[in-house]
Amino acid sequence: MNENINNKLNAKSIKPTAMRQLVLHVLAEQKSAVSMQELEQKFEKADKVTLYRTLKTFEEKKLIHSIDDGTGSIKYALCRESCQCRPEDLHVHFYCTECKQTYCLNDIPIPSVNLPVHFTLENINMVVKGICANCI
Amino acid sequence: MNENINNKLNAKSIKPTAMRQLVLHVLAEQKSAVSMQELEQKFEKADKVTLYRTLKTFEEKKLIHSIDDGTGSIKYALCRESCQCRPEDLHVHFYCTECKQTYCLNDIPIPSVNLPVHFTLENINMVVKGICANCI
DNA sequence: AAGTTGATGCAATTGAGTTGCAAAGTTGTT
DNA sequence: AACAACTTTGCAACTCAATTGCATCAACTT
Ligand SMILES: [Mn+2]
Ligand SMILES: [Mn+2]
Ligand SMILES: [Zn+2]
Ligand SMILES: [Zn+2]
Repeated sequence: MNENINNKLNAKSIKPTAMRQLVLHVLAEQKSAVSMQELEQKFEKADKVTLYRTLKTFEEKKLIHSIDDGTGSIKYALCRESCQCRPEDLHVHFYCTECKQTYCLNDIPIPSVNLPVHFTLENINMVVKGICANCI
Repeated sequence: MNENINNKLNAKSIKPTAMRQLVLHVLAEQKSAVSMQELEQKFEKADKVTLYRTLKTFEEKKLIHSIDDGTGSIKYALCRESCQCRPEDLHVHFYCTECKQTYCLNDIPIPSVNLPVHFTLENINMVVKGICANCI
């Protein structure tokens, strides 16, 4: 388990400090994306700034991706192994208005859009809101 | 011009106060979506809370829609006549990373997504980031 | 005119995110 | 081991958009 965590950190050339191991460990066991605040509460004692910078580092190194689901707080979730965070790696996200959870729909790629002429694409954010399967 | 503004307000059963007429007038002449702050600066003297509440009212009455483009400030744009803000009325939005403008791509409907079983759809937000035609 | 309702203006608060800076930890060199 | 150079962490303070409270003002109603 710890070896696995360290491997993941090393693979993305992130120095495996105690804090980073802990954060990655917690992130890995989430079923849905989490906010900084939620993450903070999962630790006995955690400074939110350290958490903030840890997440920034993880995101820069493409270990996690952030999701702006429109709720006012950014959510974070682990990237898949193969993910390079390129437009073709992007997937749809789902925000359940019942349980307030944000899910990565990893298997649903963002459909392509025909932009007007001379518009070039860098990135797409697609968040579907509704009721998830658990809340029906 | 003023009759037109009042007609639009009446059509959505919004009492046409001076403030609301002004705000709608300014909104109508925008080529791209605007934030509350940008709107505030377009008036000599405008209280941002009144503006805030005006926009809330307009949005509730479906005269305008808000766009969370991921920049940290919500943008607002007029709805089209026919718009009921139902999922089928939704369109793609485009944020230009060069000119920092957010555009309604009114003619580009949001492509449909095949959600996993038992997920029900209420709403979709799709924001494409890139470079707009003016900034190429 | 008095009463009721809704709209507006100003001050203050919220809350997520961010920055500054010093202390603590790490790594490499003499 | 001692030192310097660099990175990471923790605490306090700050930013900035959004929001709330409350008093005042305007527009109808009886
Ligand atoms: Mn995701
Ligand atoms: Mn729009
Ligand atoms: Zn749910
Ligand atoms: Zn542009």
